[in-house]
Amino acid sequence: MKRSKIEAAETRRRIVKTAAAEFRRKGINATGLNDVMAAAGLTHGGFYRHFASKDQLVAEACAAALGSDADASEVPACPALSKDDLEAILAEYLSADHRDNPSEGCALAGLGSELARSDEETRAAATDGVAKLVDVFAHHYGRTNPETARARALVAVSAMIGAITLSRIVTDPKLSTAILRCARKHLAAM
Amino acid sequence: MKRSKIEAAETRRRIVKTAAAEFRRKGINATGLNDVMAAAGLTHGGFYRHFASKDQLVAEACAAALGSDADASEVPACPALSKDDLEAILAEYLSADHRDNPSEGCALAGLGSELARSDEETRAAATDGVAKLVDVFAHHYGRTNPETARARALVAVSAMIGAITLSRIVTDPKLSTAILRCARKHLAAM
DNA sequence: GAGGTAAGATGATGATTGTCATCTAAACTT
DNA sequence: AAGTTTAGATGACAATCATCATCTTACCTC
Repeated sequence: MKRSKIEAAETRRRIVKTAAAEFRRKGINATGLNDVMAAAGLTHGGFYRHFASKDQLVAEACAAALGSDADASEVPACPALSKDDLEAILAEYLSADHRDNPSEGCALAGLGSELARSDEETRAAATDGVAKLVDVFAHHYGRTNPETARARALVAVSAMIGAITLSRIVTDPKLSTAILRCARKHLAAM
Repeated sequence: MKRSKIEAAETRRRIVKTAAAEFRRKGINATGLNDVMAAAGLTHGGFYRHFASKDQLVAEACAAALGSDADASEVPACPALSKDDLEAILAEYLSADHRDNPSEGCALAGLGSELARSDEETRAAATDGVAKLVDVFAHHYGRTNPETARARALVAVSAMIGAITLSRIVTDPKLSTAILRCARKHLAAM
């Protein structure tokens, strides 16, 4: 049953958004197109009416999840990008809540090692997300000269992504929270 | 054709070692048992003579890759564990060489987001690897009291894993090396 | 309003997956 | 030395995968 152009565009957006969440929740490779379409309330058949391949969906979903797409109505992927206080950003990013809800969290942390093996287009979208995050932190660390501010921002982003990833891997709950707490304190005082 | 017990044990070890490299190179989910066995010079049939499931192989391969198994003859997974100088460890871990050769590198960086979704046994093996790494750095940062040394070690390990992961994702070569260089400098001066 | 077009459902494709059954020949056991 | 055990090869299994063909029914164009 054909839908109107407006509905079709809405459907397409919904598929991307759903894919972005599913990929972060179960991983890119472990998530089939079936899963994505079903989670979007559709059957698998219509997929290729919207996308040329799974890789294209992956790239668009990553762009959407990292907020590097043109559409501003998407969920801000790396949370707290809009907040203005450094400690508030750190507290939200390095929280147990973010750790325990990957599907709504930062795609760089949720898909890190899988993104490293993705195609050029997907990694380019991820690079945009990294640059955006680094800019936010460079601005916050910019009390001294811009060079050291940028250097600190790179370290901060690395530590944040590593800390969330590690906190999700580790089986010891105390170690998991310690990783987040130590990163939070260190990066706030940096 | 049956092999001797010694040969069979050697075969088993070779499968684990090969799997550890293949998983780090292509990802856990994207690597089939076929691939592992073929890379080990075997056919797929004999696999279940050695392991109960793929999950078991994953857990053992991660343990082997992180050096948390009993067998000391394995490759030290997080490189430079034996070296004694902090800057040397950082230089090796945060090198372009490590970035470009995931199959021989740190499994926490190479499989990070996939490990976060693995079963309890695999994550327990990974936790051992994390603890080992943290201990090394806590020792190196232990100029002050042991509490802050441990806190710094947690931050250092987080930043290292995040930095290598990011440097593999990013498509801009200059940004990639900048991430590694900044992490190296910052952690050496911490 | 008639005809073309296309969104999405249904169903099939071949490839790949993890797992198991069977076979064979060589190593163990006694 | 005879008999049992088993490492590993061959082959099959159902399930899942990405992708494509076809069909229907509604929208869009004229």
